[in-house]
This record gives sequence, structure tokens and C-alpha cells, in this order.
Amino acid sequence: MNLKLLLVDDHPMLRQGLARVIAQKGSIEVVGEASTGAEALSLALELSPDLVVMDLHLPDVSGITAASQILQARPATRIVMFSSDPTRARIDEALEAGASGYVLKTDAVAELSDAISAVMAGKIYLSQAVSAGIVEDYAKGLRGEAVPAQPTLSEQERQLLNLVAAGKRNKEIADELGLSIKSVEAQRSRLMKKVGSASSAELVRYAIREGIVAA
Amino acid sequence: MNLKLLLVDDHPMLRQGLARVIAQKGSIEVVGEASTGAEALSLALELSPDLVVMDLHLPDVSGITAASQILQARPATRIVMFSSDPTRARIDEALEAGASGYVLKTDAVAELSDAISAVMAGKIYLSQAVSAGIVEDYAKGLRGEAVPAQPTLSEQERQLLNLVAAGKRNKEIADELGLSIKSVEAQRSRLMKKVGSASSAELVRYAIREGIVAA
DNA sequence: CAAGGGCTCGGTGATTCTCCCGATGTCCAT
DNA sequence: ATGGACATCGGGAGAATCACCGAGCCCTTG
Repeated sequence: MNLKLLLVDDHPMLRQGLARVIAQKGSIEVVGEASTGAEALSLALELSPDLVVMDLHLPDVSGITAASQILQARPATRIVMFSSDPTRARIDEALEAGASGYVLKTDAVAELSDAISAVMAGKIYLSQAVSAGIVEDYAKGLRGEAVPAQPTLSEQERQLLNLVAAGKRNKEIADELGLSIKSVEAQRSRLMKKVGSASSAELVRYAIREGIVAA
Repeated sequence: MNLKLLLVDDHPMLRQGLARVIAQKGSIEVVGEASTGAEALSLALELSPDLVVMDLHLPDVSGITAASQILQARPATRIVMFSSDPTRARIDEALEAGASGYVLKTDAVAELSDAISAVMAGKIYLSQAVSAGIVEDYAKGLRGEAVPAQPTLSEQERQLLNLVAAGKRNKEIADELGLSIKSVEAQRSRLMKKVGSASSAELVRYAIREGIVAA
């Protein structure tokens, strides 16, 4: 039986190349390619692929939200995330959204093959580089101390970060959030401590790094 | 005669895919693949490729400097830059470094083929999306007015931007640059007007967009 | 229940930003 | 040489930020 695969990435170069690599190993058929989240969703509905290989970085929405949308409509679909970002936060998000695999673009192609096999067998697959980090943290956690930081931001903190990175002043943020300036200041300083930045400039850079706002 | 091509990109996924796509159109042979600038240089020396397709973003050094190094050692080599960054600044840098082509990862694969043909014929090739922007600016220039902004930053301004984006305070910047706070303030406000940002947060984002500092 | 943690404020004071003004000095073009 | 553009300062006023402090409030955990 042939596996139907939908390939989502905003780089045609990578898409076409990968499609060839995947196709030539037989048993898998690339039935569609998409370059945006919206396109991915509509193609997923139209083609009912068994598997979606999805880039995290898309021009319109994040691959994460695209994945949730697809899973909502077609819960049986397996999704392998495909990203150049090895950040813990990203990986967590992907898994929460229901992805079954996470492979890095810096991994060898073989990782993607392995991921596809494993995921279609119903397993969760994280590429070596990814799982290494997680296992390490886990071991550290068992060993007692100091899993340094996986600063999970609350919805409110993300919101704040968004506004700060947009260059708004505390007063404006306070109005927009219906809080007092004092609360904004407090949140802001807590946030800075949390992500380990000493200035708002670093806060902005953090927000961009984490993909909370665009550069 | 077979064209010898060296493919440089830090993503094996893309590399292997592209290699297949390129190889199958005959007359071009992918003689090597590199994932870092250092690797690219040593392979270029070893293999003497006619053409190098080089990603701009590499783990060690920028693809720009890697290109300069290769061209210094093997001036006859043609280099096509391969990037996801359509920024004018990047393109200018690439051309100054001696690249003969600039193709975006968001372009179709056909662009890369065209680029290879054109470049090997001794021409400069910029992909549609890239040249469109440049030609547009040029036409606007001829038409008289309003090339909206190619904010060429002076060395000092880049320096300032660097320090601002690093989160330094005006006082610290003044010390570091041997100026008075007042001059820093003035420069800063001029800079903000120049790049059209209303807040220092936007300034930071600008610096990151333009690649002046890392995120 | 009590204790603690997180979030929302308010106050205070020091520091910093931002923007106004004007005084120089340099360099370039008229 | 004279005017203009621009960079380097300084003064000063007003706003914003930052760092502490403390006081409630809600919620979870023991």
C-alpha cells in the first residue's frame, strides 16, 4: 500500500529536492506540496494524506497552528515537524499540537526516513539531536537539580512580550491590557528575570529568537 | 564537458535533495557537498569546482566570507549565492564579495538552473524576485524622486546600532565610543529617523532584520 | 486552616530617555 | 569668503523606566 504524503515548506528548492528523495524510496507517494499554512490545510482536506511533513516556519501561520488545524479536521493524519530550530520550546509546542515527529533540517535525510517509518508505525519520533537534549534534561531532573531553564511563557507573558517588542510604552501596554502601569512594570521585570535578559533590547531579541514576534 | 559543482549548505536535507535535482539534468556533476564555510573552502581547493552554490547562512562563517576566501584562492570559480534573505543589504554584500548569482530559497528550482546556465556563460544572474526590487529602485531613481530608502548606514551608525541592540545604555555607549552622552543621543535619534523606527525596540528589530546583530 | 506562590497594585527615589533649545567646529559647495 | 549641512556637545524640562518596598487577592498544596 502506498503512503500518501503531503509536503509543506515555503522553500520550493527544498520541497522539490525532498520530494525526489522521498519518492525514490518507493512505498511513499508525494501527493501534494504546499508552501503556506492555508494551502497545507486545504490540500490536507482535499487529499487526505496519511502523513504530513511540515516546516515550522511558514509565511502565513506557524506550522504549529497549521498542524493543529489539520489534526482537528483529520485526526488520523500523522504529522512530522520539520524545522531548523532545535529549541525546547518549539519542540514542546509541536508535540502539544499533536505532531508525531520532530526532525531538524540539519539532520541527515536518513532521519526523515526513520521518522516516517516510526510515525507510521504509530510511534513518536524525535531525531537524535532533538531527543538527546530532552533525555539529558530528563536525566538532570532525575539527578535532582538544575534543569537550567525551559522558560515556558504564559499567554499573558507572550502578549506582553509582543507589545514590548512592538515598541509600545508601558502606559500603552497597560491601557491595552486593562492593567495598571505598575502591573506591567512588575510583569516586565519578572519576564526579564525569567528569560535572563538585562535590558529591553535583549527582551526584544529573545522575542524574535523565540518566534513570538517577527523581526 | 561536465560542469563540476560544489554544493554548500548546512542542511543535509536540502543539500541531498538539490544534489539529486541538479544531477539529473545532466551536464552538471555534483562533485562535493559542504556544510560549513571551512569545509567549503578546503573542498573548493581540493576539487577545483567550476561552480559553487553557497548558502548564505552557515554555522561557522557567513557564506559571504566563505565566498571571498574561495575566490581569492580560485578566482575563476563562479559562485551562486543561495539564501532565504531577500534583503538589499545581503544582496549587495554578496555581489561585492564577488558572487555571480543570487537565488532565493523561495524561488522555484528552475531559477537555480537558469542561474547556473547564466553564470557559467559569464553573466551575473539575480533571481526574478531579487532583481525586481533592484530594477524598481533603479527606475524610481531615473524617474527623479523618492527611492524611499536604501538607508546606507555609516560605520559609526552600524556600531551604534550594534551597541543599542546589545542593550547598552547611552552612557555606556558614549564611554565605549569616546563621545559624550549628548552625541550618542543625537546619533540615536538621527538613526531612528533614518531607518524609520519610532522606538528603540523597532531599532533592535531593524538591526536584526539587516543582519547587523544576531537575534 | 495555614502557608506559600503568583499577580495586581501603590509609593518612592534614582536613573535614564526624549526632546526642546543653542553654541561651537568642520567640511563642502556656491 | 559665505552659507548650509552635519556632527559634537551642553543645559534643562518632562516623561518613562527601574529597583525596592509593602499590601492585598486568589489559588494551590500541605
